[in-house]
Amino acid sequence: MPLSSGSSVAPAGAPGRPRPPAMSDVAARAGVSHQTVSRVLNDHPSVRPETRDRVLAAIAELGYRRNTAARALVTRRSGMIGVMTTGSPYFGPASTLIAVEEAAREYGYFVSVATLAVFDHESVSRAVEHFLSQAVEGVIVIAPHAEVRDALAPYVGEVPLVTIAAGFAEGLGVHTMSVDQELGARLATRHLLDLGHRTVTHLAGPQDWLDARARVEGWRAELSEAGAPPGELIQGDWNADCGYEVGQELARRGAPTAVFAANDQLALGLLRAFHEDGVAVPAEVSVVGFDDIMGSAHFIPPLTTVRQDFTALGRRCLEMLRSAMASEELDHTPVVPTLVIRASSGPAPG
Amino acid sequence: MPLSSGSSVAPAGAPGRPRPPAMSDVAARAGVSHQTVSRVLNDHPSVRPETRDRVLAAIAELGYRRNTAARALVTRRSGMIGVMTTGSPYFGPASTLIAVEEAAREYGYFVSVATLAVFDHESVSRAVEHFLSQAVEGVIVIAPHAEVRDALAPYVGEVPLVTIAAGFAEGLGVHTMSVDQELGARLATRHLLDLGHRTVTHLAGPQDWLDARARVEGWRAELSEAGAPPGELIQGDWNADCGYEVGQELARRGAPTAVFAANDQLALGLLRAFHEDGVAVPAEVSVVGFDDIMGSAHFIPPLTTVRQDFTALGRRCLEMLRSAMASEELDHTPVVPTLVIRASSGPAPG
DNA sequence: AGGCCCAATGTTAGCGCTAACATTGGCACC
DNA sequence: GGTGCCAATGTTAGCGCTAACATTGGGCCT
Repeated sequence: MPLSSGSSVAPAGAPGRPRPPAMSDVAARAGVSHQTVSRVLNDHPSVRPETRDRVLAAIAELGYRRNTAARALVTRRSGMIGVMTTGSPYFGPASTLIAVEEAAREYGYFVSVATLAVFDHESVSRAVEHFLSQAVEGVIVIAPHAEVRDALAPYVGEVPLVTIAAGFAEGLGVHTMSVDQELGARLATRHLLDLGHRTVTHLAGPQDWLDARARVEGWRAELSEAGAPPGELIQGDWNADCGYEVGQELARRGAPTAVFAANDQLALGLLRAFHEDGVAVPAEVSVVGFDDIMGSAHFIPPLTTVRQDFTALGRRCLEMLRSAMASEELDHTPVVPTLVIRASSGPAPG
Repeated sequence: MPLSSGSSVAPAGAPGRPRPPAMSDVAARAGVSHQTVSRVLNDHPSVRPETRDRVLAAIAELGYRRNTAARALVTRRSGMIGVMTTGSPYFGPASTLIAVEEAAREYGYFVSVATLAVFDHESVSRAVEHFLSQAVEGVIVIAPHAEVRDALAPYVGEVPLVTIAAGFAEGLGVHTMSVDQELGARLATRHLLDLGHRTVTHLAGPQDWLDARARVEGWRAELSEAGAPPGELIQGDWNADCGYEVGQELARRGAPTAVFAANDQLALGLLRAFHEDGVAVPAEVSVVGFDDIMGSAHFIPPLTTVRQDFTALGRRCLEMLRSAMASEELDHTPVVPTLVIRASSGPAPG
C-alpha cells in the first residue's frame, strides 16, 4: 500500500521545498495577466512580440515551469501514452521500447511504462488499469503474445490501443503492427532451399507467442509452395538452453541438413551442440536464426539470420497510435524484415 | 453556488468520448458527499463500513476512476518517477529498467522513461527537463557514464536523483548505486591468477563509461596486490566487433594466456577470433567476460563471466530513491557480483 | 439531566491552469 | 468625426480533487 494513514502535516508535497512559481507569479513579474502568460506559452497568435519577450524573460528569471497537472485537469489531455512491455530483457521488446519512446518524445508525449512479469489476463488488466488510472491517451503493447492480445479486447473503445502482433488480431478490434514474421520465415526458408537443401527443419518458439506462430506459418507455406517435402517441426522456447538440447538430440539421431531456428538464442544453442558433437556448420548442417541480436555476427560460425528493424517497428507503432487517437485511417502494413547472410548457412552437403 | 449542471459544452479533450464520471457523480449515486467518496478512496478511518460499501458499489457501477491530474494538482504529488536510460538495447540497462519499474509499481509509483541517444550534456539536460516538466518526484538514471553523471550535477537539489555509477560520484552530491564493478573485476582477475596465469590482459570498455573505468581499477588492483606483473591494457568499446579485431591482433602476435574482457560481447568477439586463428580456449588462452548476458552459457566454449544482479540493482535504486525523497539516510552499499565459472577459463598452459 | 467528546459526515476554499467572454484602444472607412 | 472592427489584453468561471474546518448526533460520564 502506497498510502498509509500516517500523520501528514504539511500540505504534503516535496518536504522542505517551497511552492514553485505559478503562472500568476510570472504574470506579476511581467506586468501582465496570467492569461497572457498562458497565451505566450501556448503560442497564441495575438500577443505583441514585445509583451511575449517580457513574459519569456520573467519565465526565465523565475525558473517557471508550467504545472502539468493543472493543465491536464482543464484540457482533459494528459499528454501521456502508456507502453506495456515484457518483463524480460529480450532484445526485440527492449529495442522497440526505445524506438517508441524516442518517437513519442519527438511528438511531445510522455511515456509511461509497465512491464509484464507474466502474460495472464489479470496481469494485463492490471497494467491497463494502471495506465487508465494515469489517464494515458493511448497504449502501445509490446508483447506479441496470444493471451496478452486477448486480454486487451475489453479495453478496445476505452482507450486507443496498438499492439504488436503478427497477423490474426483484426477480428478483435485491436490495432496491430508488426514486422512481417511470416515473410521473415519465408526468407529464411527460401534461402536454405535455394542453397539446395531438400527441406528445412524448424525449431519453433513457444506457440503462445504470436511471432513464433507466424514463423511456423511462413516456414510451412514456403516449403509447401516450393514443392519441398514438409520439414520437421520441433517445439522450443526462446532460450539457448533449449537450442542446445535440441541440437544434441539432432546430432545424436543424425542431423537434418538445414535448421531454421525461431530466434538467434535458439540458433546459438544449436551451434554449440553441433560444434561439440562434431557436426560441421555449415558443411553438414546449415543454421539460420531470427532477430539479428547483438553478437550474432560473431557466433561460431557467424549466424545467417533474419533482421527485424525494431526501430522502424517502434516508430510505426507510435504513428499508428497517433492515427488511432485522431480517429484516422490506420496503415497496418507490416515492417519488412531482411535476410542477413553470414557463414552459418551453406550449400547442402553431397 | 451549486455545482454546475452537466449542461456545459465539452471543452476539447478526447473527441467523441463523453466526460467520465467524477467524484460528485459517485457521491450522488451513493447518496453521500463527494468528500466521503474521497475518504473511502483514501482509506480514511472514520467511514462507516456500510457507507464505504455503498460508495464502492457506486464506484463499480459507474466505472469511476479517480482523476490523477486533479489529485496531483491539489496534493502537489504526481506519483511519478522518471527513469532515464541508454538509447541502446544493452542487456544491463534493459534489465535494470525492468526491475526499477516493477519495484516502483509495487510502491504505487508511475514510471516515465526517457532514453538517451547520446550522452552529451545537452541531451541529459533535455531529458531531466522533460521529467521536471512532468513534475516527477524523483529521477533514476541508468547510464553509468561520466558525462551523464556530470551533467546531472546542476539538478541536485532540484529533484531527488539516484544514478547508477561505479564509485567516484559522491563529491558531486549525486546519489549513486551500482553493482560493485571493482569487486567484479577483482573476482575475474583473481580467478585467472588462481588458475596459475602469471598475469592477465584486460580488454577494457570505453573509458567514458564509469563501469569500464572501475573494472580497469579492479583488475589493476588485484594484479598488483597479488604481486603479479602488470598486465596489458587494451582499449575497446562494448561491441563484439571490437573483441574480434583485438582477438585477431592478439592471435597474430602471440596471445597472452589470460584475457579479462570488460563485457561478454567483447569476450564473444575474442572467442571467435581465437577459434578462427586456431588458438585453443582455454588450453592456450583463458577468457573471462562480464555481465552474464543471455546466451553466454552457450558460447563456444561456454563463457566464464561475472554476473551482475540487475534485478537487485534496480530494486536498490528504487529504494534509494525513496529514501532520498523522504530525506532519509541513504545506504550506498553496492550490489555484490558473482563469478560464474564455465569452460572458457582453465589452468595456465605449460 | 446536562454537558462533553468524538465518530461520521458535510461544506467551503482553493490547487494552477485554460476557455470563453469582456474590455480596451487604435485605425481604417465612409 | 462617428462607426465599426479587430488586435491585444483582462476578467471570470470552472476542471476534479483534497485539506481544513463546520456540523451533526449518539453514547457516556458525572
